[in-house]
Amino acid sequence: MMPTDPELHRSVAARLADQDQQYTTNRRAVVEALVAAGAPITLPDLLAADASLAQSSAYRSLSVMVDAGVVRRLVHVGDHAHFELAEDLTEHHHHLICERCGTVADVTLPDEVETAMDDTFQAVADAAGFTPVHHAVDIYGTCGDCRS
Amino acid sequence: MMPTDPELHRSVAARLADQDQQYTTNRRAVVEALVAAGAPITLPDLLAADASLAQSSAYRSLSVMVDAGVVRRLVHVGDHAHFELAEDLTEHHHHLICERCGTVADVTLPDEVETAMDDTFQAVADAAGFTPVHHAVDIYGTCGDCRS
DNA sequence: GCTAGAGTGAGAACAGTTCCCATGACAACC
DNA sequence: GGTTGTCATGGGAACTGTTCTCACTCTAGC
Repeated sequence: MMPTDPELHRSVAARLADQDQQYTTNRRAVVEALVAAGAPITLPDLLAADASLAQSSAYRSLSVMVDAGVVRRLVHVGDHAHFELAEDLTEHHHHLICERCGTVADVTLPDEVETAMDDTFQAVADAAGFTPVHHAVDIYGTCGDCRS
Repeated sequence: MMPTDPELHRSVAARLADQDQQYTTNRRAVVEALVAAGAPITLPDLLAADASLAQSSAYRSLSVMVDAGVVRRLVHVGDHAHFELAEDLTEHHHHLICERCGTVADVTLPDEVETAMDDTFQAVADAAGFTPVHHAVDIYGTCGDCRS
């Protein structure tokens, strides 16, 4: 499921091209940083991970890539948004969110649970006249680091 | 499950009292507006629903009540936070979020699905060294109003 | 009634994010 | 190979949702 790196970059470039956008050095650097992080990160984390990134450009690159379906923006806890690569570039997953430190970690669920949830969500959404597109499961609690 | 109104207000008053906070007229007005809304609403909606509320006081009252466990603050889509009564004052539910207009609606899932999810979440969190406290399921898509 | 303490509300302050615009880089064309 | 057009870049200003400040008001307890 997880594409190899060259394949990832090709996919990203293709999606940007669909929107008449180029896969520039700056945007590639942002994608590299997201890959390296391995979990959703905030903009300050992104800047810290690659000191060559400028704040305004990082925000803009992320915005362009969110529009192109390459990056997903998460807003869980008040202060900063978190950014991660789109699910179909990695794999379907959910989030463990530490209420103490705000860190977000990825987690995957067994296929049969995902299937059951999909069916249920479709049914309840139908009943409400709602057309579901995707879902997010957020598990809030305390991470190992904060508990100790 | 859903307490009658007098009971709701007694519960709210009790939780505020636990934090050495009073259940003032202003705070009661905020709770009334949340009850009347029947779904998570933004602060501008809250002010529109009760013109006597001042912005700064509404924010403060909400903040106090979030701390007291009376109100829950949701952050889904970029712009405004949504506020709703805490789940244990109403009932366990999840959210249908319209990506077009940002409206949030409540939805409940069958008990057996909730149970299955609880078990699964506990298991995957354990495996990650994470202590789960509660979970949120957000179903994103298009609401009936926006589709037509 | 009087006093102490908490709550209120208008506006200032703050912070995350977006916008503006001069600069820089790259590509196509002459 | 130089020129020109186009688009990305990045520093800083602007914007906006939220929080803070502080003088005023209200209530509770005496």
